[in-house]
Amino acid sequence: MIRVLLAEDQAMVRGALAGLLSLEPDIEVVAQVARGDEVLPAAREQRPDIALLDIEMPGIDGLEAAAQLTAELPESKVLILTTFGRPGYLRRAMESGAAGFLLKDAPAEELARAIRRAVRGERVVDPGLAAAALSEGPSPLTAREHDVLAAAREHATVADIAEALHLSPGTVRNYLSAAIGKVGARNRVEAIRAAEDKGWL
Amino acid sequence: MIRVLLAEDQAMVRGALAGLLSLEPDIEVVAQVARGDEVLPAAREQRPDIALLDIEMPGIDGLEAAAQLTAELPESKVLILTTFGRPGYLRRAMESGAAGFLLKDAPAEELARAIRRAVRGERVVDPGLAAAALSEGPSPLTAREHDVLAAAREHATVADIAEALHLSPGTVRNYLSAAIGKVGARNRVEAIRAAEDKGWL
DNA sequence: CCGCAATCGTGACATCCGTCATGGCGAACT
DNA sequence: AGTTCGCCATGACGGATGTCACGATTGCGG
Repeated sequence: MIRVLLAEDQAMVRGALAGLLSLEPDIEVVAQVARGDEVLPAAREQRPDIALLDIEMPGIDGLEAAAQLTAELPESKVLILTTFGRPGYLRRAMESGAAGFLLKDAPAEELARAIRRAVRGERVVDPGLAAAALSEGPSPLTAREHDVLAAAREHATVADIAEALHLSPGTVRNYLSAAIGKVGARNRVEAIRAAEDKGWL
Repeated sequence: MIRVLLAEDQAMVRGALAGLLSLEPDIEVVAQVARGDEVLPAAREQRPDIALLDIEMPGIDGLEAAAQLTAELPESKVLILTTFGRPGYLRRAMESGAAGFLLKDAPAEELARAIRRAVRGERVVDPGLAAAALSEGPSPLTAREHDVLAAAREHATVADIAEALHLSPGTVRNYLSAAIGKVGARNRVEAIRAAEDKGWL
């Protein structure tokens, strides 16, 4: 019997996935959580064979949760299940020690199959995505450039970003300029898009 | 037996929802589609009692599909199922003749209940969302202001927007300025965010 | 110890963006 | 016929943004 921990913030799809899995004779959902920071505590208690993690979640995201899990409970496999097939997500997932990476676009029957393969120790990754992920190196952004670009997502104006990060407006503009140059954009907005796409954010 | 049409672009959650619904003794999923523009053809063929529509779909979105459906097959109810509880979505859904509006954040058991109530002719709406939707009027944007703001989502610079819409850059800036003023933003980005939030986009 | 890169800042410059005034055009309404 | 409104455009202004040069400080590896 394969014991599964399910982490997904939307209750409806979490419930639906749980229902789907419980139809499989060899699979049992032993824990369901809605937030990234609930993954580790639940895993400590239940010791699942595999954790099925969404990426977009409140608290911490699924990739961080995956890193925590593989660090503390290496015997539990991790399967990332996400909406977005961004190459950067895949790269970060693999760096976090995930055993597999599955898109919500994949057919539903794929899920149980992927779980069984991951538990058996195989790696489950879409070949096309893997190629795309390898074709982009790691992020060229420094830590601070990353922070500033990330803050630019939330705050509309330079002054706002500067205040949020306790920096001078001039410094913010410098970092932004550097980031824009590095990702090859003409613009703050373009830079954010591009960086998100490549998983650098 | 309640006959359901299911429209949702992500195969995994579509399959999971179908599985969930097929567990109910009085519910039967008679059609599944992945695109908004497949809704009407499938409905013509199957004449479902109710259509369960996601909003974010390729082709046309779920709200437009709902409008088409209620216009041509008024005996089929429509239940919108979506990730985002934006008041504007709800308002547009109601204007499209939808019988209900359900969030993917709601618990899974809620789904079957909502379907049964909608088929019975009741309206199914979260009270808090309804209040929020009523508190905002319809969009204050003119058709052209709307277009320009929408184009600003995709294109990073004014010149790009102008070219995409075959307008003069100056005109684009005028419309943008008007839109920014009307939604009460300080910024193009803020304006886009705000307009999306209120469902004006 | 030295070089190098990251962090944070200033000042200057060119460009982009948001705002406003203004005008012509057509459609709709009074 | 006159008014109002949306659409499209131009020109001008100030402020925001992106770029560049430059410097001070810190920490790290050779």
